[in-house]
Amino acid sequence: MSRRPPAITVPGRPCPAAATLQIVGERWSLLVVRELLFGVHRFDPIARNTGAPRDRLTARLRSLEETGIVERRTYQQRPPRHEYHLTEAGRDLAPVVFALFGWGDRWLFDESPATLHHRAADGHEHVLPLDAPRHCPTCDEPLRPEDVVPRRNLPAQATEQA
Amino acid sequence: MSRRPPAITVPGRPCPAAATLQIVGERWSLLVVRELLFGVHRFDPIARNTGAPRDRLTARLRSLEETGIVERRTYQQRPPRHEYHLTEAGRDLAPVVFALFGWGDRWLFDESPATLHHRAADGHEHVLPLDAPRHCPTCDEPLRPEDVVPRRNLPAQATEQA
DNA sequence: CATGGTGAGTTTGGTTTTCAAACTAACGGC
DNA sequence: GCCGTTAGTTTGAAAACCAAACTCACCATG
Repeated sequence: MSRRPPAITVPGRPCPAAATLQIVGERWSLLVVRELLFGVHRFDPIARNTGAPRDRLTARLRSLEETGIVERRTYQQRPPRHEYHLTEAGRDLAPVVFALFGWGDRWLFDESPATLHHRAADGHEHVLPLDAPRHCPTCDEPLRPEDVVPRRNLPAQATEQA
Repeated sequence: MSRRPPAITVPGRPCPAAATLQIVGERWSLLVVRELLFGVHRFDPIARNTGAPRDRLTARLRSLEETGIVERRTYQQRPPRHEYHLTEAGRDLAPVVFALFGWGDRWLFDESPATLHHRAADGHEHVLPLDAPRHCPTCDEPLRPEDVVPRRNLPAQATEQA
């Protein structure tokens, strides 16, 4: 539970929501968090799945690292390569991402899409990347098709995962 | 429940969260929603309480109106003056704002602040502007001090309400 | 009736961000 | 030696942002 120093001042009403937005309110930041929540940890796939320009993605990852949302783990030296993982504070942003998810789901798609859920053995439901991988990124259980419940159908559009 | 046409395409993974961010992800937008949730409906106080530059605020209010988050109500002709109110879709953004609020509260303030709650007679709790006004902007009940529960103390900093 | 104040913007001119696309660099495999 | 992969960096141009000053229509005051 490593808390950062506040050092955050916001213009206008002093409010935790405004302070949070100073940290994750720039473009792409929350989509990066979404990808990390979905179990995508490397630069190129994050760039593809968010659509962020590569230089922006670099900048966002650095600032998220600085603010303690993201942790960079080296997975090989020479050439140095890293994976990005959420810290505890980062994982705790899940409610924000899911609130955005829920609103979009309720208000922006008429009949249509939404999300895949993994009904885990223990009864929990985990949200899956919309193009489901082979195992649940949240609980790491292998996925059997019958565990996966499409809440609704997705309008056709290609996305890449790995 | 007037739904808007989707017409939203996002780069990368097609995802309701990304779509939502295309609508409320620009700077100041969610702070404007916060103010409206808090019962502040006019241009100048919204500008003060968010800290947004006036031209940005104009732009945000227009685009939030276009996307059906905000409704502009004329409250006097000559000179034309308006109040801004949330639509149903706009009010439904409350979970997003509160999720941001909660995260900031948990991770950005060490001992400190949070929020005032109004414990209404009916048992409901309403979140109040951090510098509480004379009556609850959500339910319009007059406020008696004993109804207002500061969740924690606020670090001193002036804010204006009206 | 001039002066000052309020509310809701608009204008201005300059700074900062953002962007797509091209480029670099260090490997690994064939 | 050449190709492909990964993780960036560089470039130059477009878009967004900013604070401060300004406008315009009113109202109140003296």
